[in-house]
Formats: sequence, structure tokens, C-alpha cells
Amino acid sequence: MKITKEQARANRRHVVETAARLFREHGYDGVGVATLMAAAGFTHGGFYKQFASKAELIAEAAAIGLQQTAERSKGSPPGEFLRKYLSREHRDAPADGCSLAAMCGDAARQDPMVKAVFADGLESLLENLERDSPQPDEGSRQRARARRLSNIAHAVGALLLSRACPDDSLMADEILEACRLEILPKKT
Amino acid sequence: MKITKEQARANRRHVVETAARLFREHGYDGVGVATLMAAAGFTHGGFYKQFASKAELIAEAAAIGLQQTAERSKGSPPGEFLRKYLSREHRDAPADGCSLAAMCGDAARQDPMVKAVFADGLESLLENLERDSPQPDEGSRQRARARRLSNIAHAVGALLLSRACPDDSLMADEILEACRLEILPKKT
DNA sequence: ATTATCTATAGATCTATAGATAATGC
DNA sequence: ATTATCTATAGATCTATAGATAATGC
Repeated sequence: MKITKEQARANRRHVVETAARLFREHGYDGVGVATLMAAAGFTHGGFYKQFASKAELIAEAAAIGLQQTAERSKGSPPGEFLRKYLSREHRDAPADGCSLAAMCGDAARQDPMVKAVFADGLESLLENLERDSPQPDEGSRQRARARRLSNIAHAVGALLLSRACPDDSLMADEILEACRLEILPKKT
Repeated sequence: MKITKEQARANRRHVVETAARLFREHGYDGVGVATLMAAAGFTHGGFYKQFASKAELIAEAAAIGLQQTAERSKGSPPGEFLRKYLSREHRDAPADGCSLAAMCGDAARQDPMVKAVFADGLESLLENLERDSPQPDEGSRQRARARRLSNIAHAVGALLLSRACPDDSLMADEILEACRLEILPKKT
């Protein structure tokens, strides 16, 4: 039954990645250890040789999930990132989407360790988005940072409210559209 | 043990209001029927003579919670409402705060009935905020509505992200401040 | 007689642990 | 010999139900 150390590490990583996906879709309370391990292809008893507790897994899954989100933001210019962010496709696929949006409601009720992971993830995303537009002086750098932070909060709120409305409802689409108009750089 | 019909209706109402409070603080999955009934001053067995299921309670608690939020928005001008909304006091007291912000993450994973309640609650809040500034023609009415919807999403996102960061962290305060700057009407 | 509430409990599920199993790596 | 995983299960908790209790309202 035993496998190589390398394989064991890969298995552990696979469990965390599976958890990040399932948590985004069903929330921290919506996924049990047994369900998670079955989805990852294991039996649930093995879980506690890899993780001290479910809380430890949650912290690791949050870290990986936010890392994936920050990573994805580096590919395209900020406007393009936000346009995709506020799309119906993103709203309808939380399992593959932004961890910040999918988990922040749950994270607010988690212990300080998870919250610290969230603050770090948000900082990473912020830095990735700012990297593209260096500012001449400290004052405008501060303003640009505040602006980006505000844009992220705006986009997260839009996605969350849209997801809280019935699927295919007018309101769900209206929210996304209204926020696209306000956030995205105006075309001439 | 039996009490008047009127008292029974008041008791039921009291259970729903207690639930709305507890749900805002701990989430739908974070409050069990037994805990809720104890907090309301009853034993848990009585719950199922008042409600068909926990799902029914969730829908009613969501409706009351959103009604309270919409109601509170009518008192003050939109700028004042948003300023209070984006305060540290509001962030640190989710049990007494906006149900839209506290529950939208959970609502996204609930059945369509709860989501419909959310869309209705959001519509009410929107209409309350719009009532104060009638618009001359249909076009500017539409734009004003989109603007308000966008502002709500922005404020909800700011509150949620701030709550997901560690208590008293710089990031938690930075988010609120950045969004206050962007959302609130600029002073001269 | 009706019915709101209470006591007690069934059955499912959840986190966590104990001990067995079997392949790696000394 | 070590250890990653599996089987089995303990103990807690959760939703829901059944039957008893006691005050209302015909």
C-alpha cells in the first residue's frame, strides 16, 4: 500500500487542490473530510496522517486558491482581467473562479490564521496588478494602490451579489453589467 | 404549556429574528436548530411545529434580514448610508449589520427560493436609495439605477474583503478607506 | 378538543483516532 | 523498520420525528 515519499507529497498536494476546488463550490462547511478524500481518490482515514486537522487543510487550501487567483491576474492587462472577472462565465463557474470572491464570506468566520492567508493573498493580487503601471512619486503610487484595491472590492462585490441572485435572473445579469460600466475603462 | 395564538405568532417571529442575527454572525451552516431555539428561549423539538424544515427558516430569516437592511437605508441620504456602511463599526458588528453583505456568500449556495428572496431584497434596497433622486427621463433613470447598483456591490465587496482580513490588520482598514475615497461624493 | 411547546430519541453525518496492511528505503 | 494508506469505529452534533404535557378556546 505504501508509495514513494515523492508520490506521497504529490498526493497531499492533490488533496489540497481538490479541497480548494470543492470549498469554492460548497464552502468550508459544505465539504466533509470523507467527501473530500473520496473526491481526491483516497479513503478518509488517511487524511489525518497528512493534516493535523480540517482547520489546517482550510488554511492551506485558502493559500493555494488565492495563489492561483493572483497567478492568473499576471497574464493579462488589468482591464482585461476585470472584464473576464465580471463575465457571466466567471459567475457561473465558482469552482474554477476567484477564491477571494468564493471564500471571503466563509473566511470572515474562520480563525485568524485563515484570515492572515487571505490578507496575504489579497496583497499578492494587488502587487501583481500594480506592477504593470509604475508611478512617478509616492503620492500617486498610494493613490494608484487605493484605486486598485477599490476596483478589486468592487468586482468581488459584483460577483458575489450576482451569484446570490437566482440563476438566469435579470437582476443577476444587471449587477454584472452595471459594475462593468462603472469599473472598466470607458471606450471612446 | 400552551399559550395564546397571538403569543405563538410572536414566538415564531422571535425565532426568525434570532435566526437572522445568528445566521449573519455564524452562517447558515454555523447555527443548528437546537442552538437557535435555545438562543430564542425554547427547546429544539418545538421548531418543527413552526417550520417545515431548516430551509424554510433560512428563507424567512433571509427575507426579514434584508427587509431590516432596506428599512435602515430609508432614514438617511445615500451618501450618509454609504459612509456608515463602510465604517469600522459596521465591519466589526456583522450580527447587527447588512444581511446582503453577511449572507450573500452563503446565499449563493442555497436553493432558488433563498436566492429569489435575495434578489427581491436587493431590489427593495435599490428602490429605497433611488426614491430620493427622481430623474427627468428614462435614460438618466436607467443610468442612476445602474450607478446605485454598482455602489451597493462596491460597498458589499469592501465590507466582505475587510472582514476576511485579520481583525485590526492594516489591510482590513486600508480596504475600507480606499473604497470610501472612491465611492463617497468628494468634498470640495 | 385543539395545539404550542417539551422530552426523548432515531438516523445520518462529521471530525478524529486506533490498529492493520503493505511497499519503501535503510 | 518506517510510514503512507486503509478499515473500522468512537464520540459529538445535526436534522427531523414521535409522543407527552398543559393551557387555550370552542
